[in-house]
Amino acid sequence: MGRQPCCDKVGLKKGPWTAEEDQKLISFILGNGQCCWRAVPKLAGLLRCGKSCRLRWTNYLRPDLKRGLLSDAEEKLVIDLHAQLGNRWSKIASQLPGRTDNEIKNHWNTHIKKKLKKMGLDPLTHKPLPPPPPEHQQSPPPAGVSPEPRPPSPPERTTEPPEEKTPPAPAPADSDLGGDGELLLSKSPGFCTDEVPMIHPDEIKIMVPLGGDQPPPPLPASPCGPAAVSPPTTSYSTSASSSSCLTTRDEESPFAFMDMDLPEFLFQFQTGLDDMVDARWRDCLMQPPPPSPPPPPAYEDPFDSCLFQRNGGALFSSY
DNA sequence: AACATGGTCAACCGCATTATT
DNA sequence: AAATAATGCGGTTGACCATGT
Repeated sequence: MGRQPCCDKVGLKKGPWTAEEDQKLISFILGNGQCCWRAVPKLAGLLRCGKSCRLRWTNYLRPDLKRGLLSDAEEKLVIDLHAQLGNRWSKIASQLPGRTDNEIKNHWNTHIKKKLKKMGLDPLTHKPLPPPPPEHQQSPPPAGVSPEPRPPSPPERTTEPPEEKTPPAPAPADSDLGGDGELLLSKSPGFCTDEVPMIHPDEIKIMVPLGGDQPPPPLPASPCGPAAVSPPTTSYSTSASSSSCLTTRDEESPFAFMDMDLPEFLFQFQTGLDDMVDARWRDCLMQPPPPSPPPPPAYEDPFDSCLFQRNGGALFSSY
């Protein structure tokens, strides 16, 4: 009946990825592009399942990933989109270039949920939370009647209307958003995080600091040389921001939209939003910020500021 | 200084969906 | 049309880290 789990083979490694594994995966994708993930581990010499490789790449190693906390604008966008889409993180992520569904999901669960609750909003429905009922008379709603109309897309996938999976298609994507809440999602140039366009090795080489003349921070040389990787076609500047890194690419780049100004992009979403949520959120943002920890270091460079930190500097040190 | 607690996030799991045979 | 394989997606877990006591 059910098919075998992809990772049940003995000998397959699980858990956190090591810098060496990262490097193997990167080297492989740089050399071969993205192709059938099932075959990647074998071909790349990794004791991982293809799924794990795909996840690692899409959520962490992809060169076009932004890093760091979501900006206020991004956060607001996530909230607005969540009000429209529900827990369809992939769809939401597709509207935030450089962000992954996993990242947004985590951010939602750890930050935004709390913020909404503090604002008196139900993170599920985006409607005002009912006042705390007196404990003694908590009458459950009649069976079959939900107390609050759920947002268009409840988490239950089984109840979801069939959904189109091809955002770029001219067909009215996200047609389930039609009506007043009609968003312009389908007009946005985003792509689902896991629907990463097949990247040709040459394309990646432009973005990844391969064998750069100056790897970001001074770090010990990696035990794995760049031998398996084609020589760089473009030198990499450590001062390049993530966007400028990407702007080295031509207009037809699948990542060209990364240059889009987010506020401008946001403007498209102003209509059809839940006004109340919108206003509340704006109020929240406009209020003098409570004493909060300083923002994290800017992530001008996705490689030096983040990957190096998280991987102890080993990952790209040889590129 | 040592321990406890809570927050964060990378990674896994399992089901759904789509593609292929 | 059915079976199987491959991939996508969202929920959940657990290790790590920061902060508080």
